[in-house]
Amino acid sequence: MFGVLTGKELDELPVQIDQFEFPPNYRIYSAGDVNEDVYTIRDGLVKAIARTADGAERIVRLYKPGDVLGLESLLSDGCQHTLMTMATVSVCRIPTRIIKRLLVKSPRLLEQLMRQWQISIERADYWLTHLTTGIIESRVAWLLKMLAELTSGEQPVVIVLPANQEIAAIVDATVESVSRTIANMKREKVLVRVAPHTYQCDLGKYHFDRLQVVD
Amino acid sequence: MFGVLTGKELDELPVQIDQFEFPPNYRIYSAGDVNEDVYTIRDGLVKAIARTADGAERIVRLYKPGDVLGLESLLSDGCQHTLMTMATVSVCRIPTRIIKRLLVKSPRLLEQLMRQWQISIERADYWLTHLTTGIIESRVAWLLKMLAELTSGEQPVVIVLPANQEIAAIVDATVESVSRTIANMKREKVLVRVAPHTYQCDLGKYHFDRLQVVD
DNA sequence: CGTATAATTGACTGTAGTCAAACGACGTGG
DNA sequence: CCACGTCGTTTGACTACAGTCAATTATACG
Repeated sequence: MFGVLTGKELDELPVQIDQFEFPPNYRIYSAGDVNEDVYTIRDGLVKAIARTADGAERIVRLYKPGDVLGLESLLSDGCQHTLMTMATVSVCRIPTRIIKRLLVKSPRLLEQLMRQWQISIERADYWLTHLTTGIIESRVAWLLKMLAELTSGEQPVVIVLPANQEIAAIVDATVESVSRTIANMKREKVLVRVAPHTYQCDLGKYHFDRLQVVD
Repeated sequence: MFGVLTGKELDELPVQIDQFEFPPNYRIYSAGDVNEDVYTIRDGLVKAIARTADGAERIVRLYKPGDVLGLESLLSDGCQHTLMTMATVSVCRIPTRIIKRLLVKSPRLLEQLMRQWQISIERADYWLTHLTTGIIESRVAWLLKMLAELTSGEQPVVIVLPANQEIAAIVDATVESVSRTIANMKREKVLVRVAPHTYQCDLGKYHFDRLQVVD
């Protein structure tokens, strides 16, 4: 994200940024917390958790390398949802006040930041139209596709499969339904285990590029 | 939104802004269009439409008075979804280039804009956790609650009921299921017709404030 | 007042939720 | 190294909510 800054703007950055790792299943912050930092993800996945009216947990967004966490702290409101790592996550931390200061000086950083917000929105729409619509098998397939896209095009595609409970919280289903779906995919060799939690994934049988009706 | 500008900043605004109305069911712009303007809604509702993989239409967001439309044009990307009015909608139009120019001068406008983006994200999460989860009756009830909140607290609450097809596109259900639900609510006097498309709405029997389990 | 469009209702089907039990993987401590 | 316990996964039987298809009735608008 800070690639867009000029040399002079970068001068004051290095001392302020530190880089470190969160352990797996670490709660970065909880809904309601006031957060003082912004993070950019270098490696790993982070899930954003919200609660439904009946108290169930629902995963509403996934952040991946390159994404920015905690932008809402620029508005000094409380955080909207809980952020939790899904594996070991390597991040850069930048204090909010640094961003605020740089923001008025660098229009390019501003654009970059607006773009991040925009990405969040687009991803929310994607989530809504692909991961909460249709039969469960198709929702799970879309999720697998999302996970597969993180592997930057290597063949064969190998993904780290989240726990059934997490998948269920993403596609809005019960653990049992997810289990049946995933078990089926294993039988059909869509998923082939290569290591604990790690599967080779061949989504060939799913046709994501189905014809889109246009007006 | 422009209430935050100082007098000097406002000076160049008036000649650039014009105010007018869109007719009901008017397509403000379509997915893929490049849009040159930003709109603030003064009155009426605007729906954002996306398409699912099987070509069905899905309403992914509602914009209400005070909201800003077309912020993605600040990034000069194509628009993500189709925007369509739900009734007569009164708007202010501001050319994107004016916003861009003002943005570097007014930190308060910047904050206002970031807040708008943040609001969109929060609303996406709300949509996900309330309008796509649980049985259809509860989703519809949440939608009615949303619509009721637009009426700024007058009692009794009177809302303009969207067509079943629109409700279906919001809560991810079929027209028939929505019809059954709405028909039931009419029988139970949750909805009482007072004019065409207009109903008095008493959501007393629904308990939105159900206990939220906290960690 | 008549017609097009939307809403309602019925009968049937199918997907996924619920409840319950068995199985498996993994880590701990003996 | 093995036994045990915990947790996650799988599977079965049953139920219920919502989808599908089709016919009928109501509503809005010219």
